[in-house]
Amino acid sequence: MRVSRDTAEKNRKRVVETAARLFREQGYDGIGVAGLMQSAGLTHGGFYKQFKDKEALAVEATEVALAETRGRWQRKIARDGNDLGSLKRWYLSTPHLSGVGDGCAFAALAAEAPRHGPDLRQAFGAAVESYLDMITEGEDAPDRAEALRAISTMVGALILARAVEDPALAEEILDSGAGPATD
Amino acid sequence: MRVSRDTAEKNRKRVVETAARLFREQGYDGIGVAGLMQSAGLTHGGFYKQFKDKEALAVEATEVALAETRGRWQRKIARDGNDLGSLKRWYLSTPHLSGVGDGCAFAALAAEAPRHGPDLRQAFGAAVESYLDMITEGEDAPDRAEALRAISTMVGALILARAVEDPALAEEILDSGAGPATD
DNA sequence: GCCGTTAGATTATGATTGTAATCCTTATTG
DNA sequence: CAATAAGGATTACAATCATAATCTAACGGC
Repeated sequence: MRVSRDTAEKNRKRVVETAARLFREQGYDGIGVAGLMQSAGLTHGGFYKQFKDKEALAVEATEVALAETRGRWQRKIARDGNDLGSLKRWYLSTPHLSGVGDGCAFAALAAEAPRHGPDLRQAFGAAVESYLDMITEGEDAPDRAEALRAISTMVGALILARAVEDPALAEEILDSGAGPATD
Repeated sequence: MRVSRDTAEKNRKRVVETAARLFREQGYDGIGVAGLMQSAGLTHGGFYKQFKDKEALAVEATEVALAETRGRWQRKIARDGNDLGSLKRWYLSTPHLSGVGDGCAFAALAAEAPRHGPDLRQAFGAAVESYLDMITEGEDAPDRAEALRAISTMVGALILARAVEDPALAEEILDSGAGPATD
């Protein structure tokens, strides 16, 4: 049945946010349109009224996930300044190991990006630039290369720590990534 | 029809090696049993004579991919010694950007590991330990934490560089990861 | 040279996939 | 208030999924 304009918009937004979580948890290929819609409390029928296809939802959901993650970084930096060591220790904490669904979008999704269209990859590119701007602004901020390297280390360490079975090894990977205070 | 014992074994090995490539290129969920077998020049019927299920093949194929990658590292280190800076510059080179199919197995597959069983994750854990042993052995070798951080940076940078659309940004990510000589 | 074993082909299964047409109902617009 | 537009449900489609039973032909041991 039909639904008021802003209920419809709310539904749409709920689908995107659900997808932002479920794609991170299960991968772009790990959940289908039907499952996505059901998790958002809808049937899959109306999907193509709202999105061109699954890939279009993937792009939107990824943008939302990346923005969500960025917001957390922003608040962390506003609190403690843009010291890379502090940022890494915060990012590479044990709670971030689980909670893939609302964790870093880069760590959860970037590895699948090469298999997708330009729009999705553009979203990742824009996010990288945006994170960089956030980290490198202000006085005595790290330069771009330092900041980029820190992001790479964080994302890589989190991915590896999540990939291994032994919790002690996972912890060791996280700790090593937080690494010596400088750089 | 039936086939000689060592032809059968060769076929099996070919399936695993094909899977090692195709899983890296398309993800564990991106290619099915039928497609895998067809790419190996067989029909999908015999699959379950050789493997318990798709997950079992995923484990074997991942081990092969990780061993392949390890072999390349081994040869690189035998050639140039275990200097982390040199290793990073070698790993974070432009040709590695494409060629996901025979590139680093960590970068291609580790992000999907959390969604899989303990056997697969154990394979990743064992590989991490094995790579670490390789890097940290010998005199004036880096310690475990340094080596781990270098691996994280390499894997993270390659994943991010592959995820973005703009080639200049991708190149910048690679360069930043190779980073200042030390660490 | 026969025969049990088995690798791989053929075919089948039921579930799930992405996409879409149809229909019902209701909100919005004139 | 009536006509139109549209959100969402229902149903359908062909394709693909993982898994498996059945068949057949050739290999390995006797």
